[in-house]
Amino acid sequence: MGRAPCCDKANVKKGPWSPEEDAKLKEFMEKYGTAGNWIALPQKAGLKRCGKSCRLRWLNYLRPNIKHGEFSDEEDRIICTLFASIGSRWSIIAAQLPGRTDNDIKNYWNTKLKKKLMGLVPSKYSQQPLSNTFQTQPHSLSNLSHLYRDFNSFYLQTTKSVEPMALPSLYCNNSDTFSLTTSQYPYFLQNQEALLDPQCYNINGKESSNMLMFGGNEASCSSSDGSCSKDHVKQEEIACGFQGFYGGFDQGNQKFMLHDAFVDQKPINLGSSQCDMELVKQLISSNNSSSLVFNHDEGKSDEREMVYYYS
DNA sequence: AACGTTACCAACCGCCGTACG
DNA sequence: ACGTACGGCGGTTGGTAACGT
Repeated sequence: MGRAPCCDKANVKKGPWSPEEDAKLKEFMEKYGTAGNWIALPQKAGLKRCGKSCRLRWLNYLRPNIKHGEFSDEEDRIICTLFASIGSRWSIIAAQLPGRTDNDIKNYWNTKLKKKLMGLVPSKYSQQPLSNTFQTQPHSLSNLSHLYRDFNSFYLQTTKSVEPMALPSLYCNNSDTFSLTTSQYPYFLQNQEALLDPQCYNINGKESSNMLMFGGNEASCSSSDGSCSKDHVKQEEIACGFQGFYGGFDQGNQKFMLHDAFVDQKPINLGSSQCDMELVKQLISSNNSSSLVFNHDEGKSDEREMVYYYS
């Protein structure tokens, strides 16, 4: 036998609340509160509504200090941070935002914020132009191995994940500074301040995979329909363009390990050779007039993706 | 102007945890 | 220990306003 319904469905009104109903509920709540329980409240208040409906109307709309309207950047930041760490626990998220209801936040996330953030996903996954990717503030190259390692620790700590954060790509701004671009947009979006101040996110220094991908957006050539103007590289091989090299930081020091790279679609054996940071910088800056195209193959893990070079 | 599509959001539904008899 | 009722929560739906063709 199933549970008895909380109210007589045939005799309760559904749909939008009228101003008169709102006034009745508000007046009753201000005088008596829930008067014991929500189920009995509608009858006492003279409302032809389900108790649950009354509760929802009160909590989401009528109770004092409810905030409606645009969410601030600060509220966006809090929602993203919490969503990234605890997921869709809307009531917990709402508890951190005075005046906002879980329903409000849920709606806002589903209709606006999620889309806003999706626009920041790197083109490798979204097929959007790289100009839409999220990038950190510029950093000196020598800071970045520490930055990624520490930030990955932060990621593992807050998500309780056993997997390292997805590989960010490194973007060469000029000869001196670099930015990270990543699909872990909520984290990077929420923690721009932390990224600027390594003291903020160096939680426990837990070591983990610290691969980084070198690449810049200047050679980006993919359009939303996947077309590409670089006719000497097979179009279907190009998911997005990068200018740079693929490799990873050696654990704990300033060396950079170069991995697979291709020249004119032929492999050049850079595999796991150790490079000084200065050499990497020179390699990137010396290729400003050329292009390196990053080949994203759905069937491969990030670790096996290739870099194409052509002039 | 008419129609179709998309975006938004209030409200509903059903499940789950817990209090209580 | 068990059954029942209630409150709370997150997912989903449906109405409608806004926008595009």
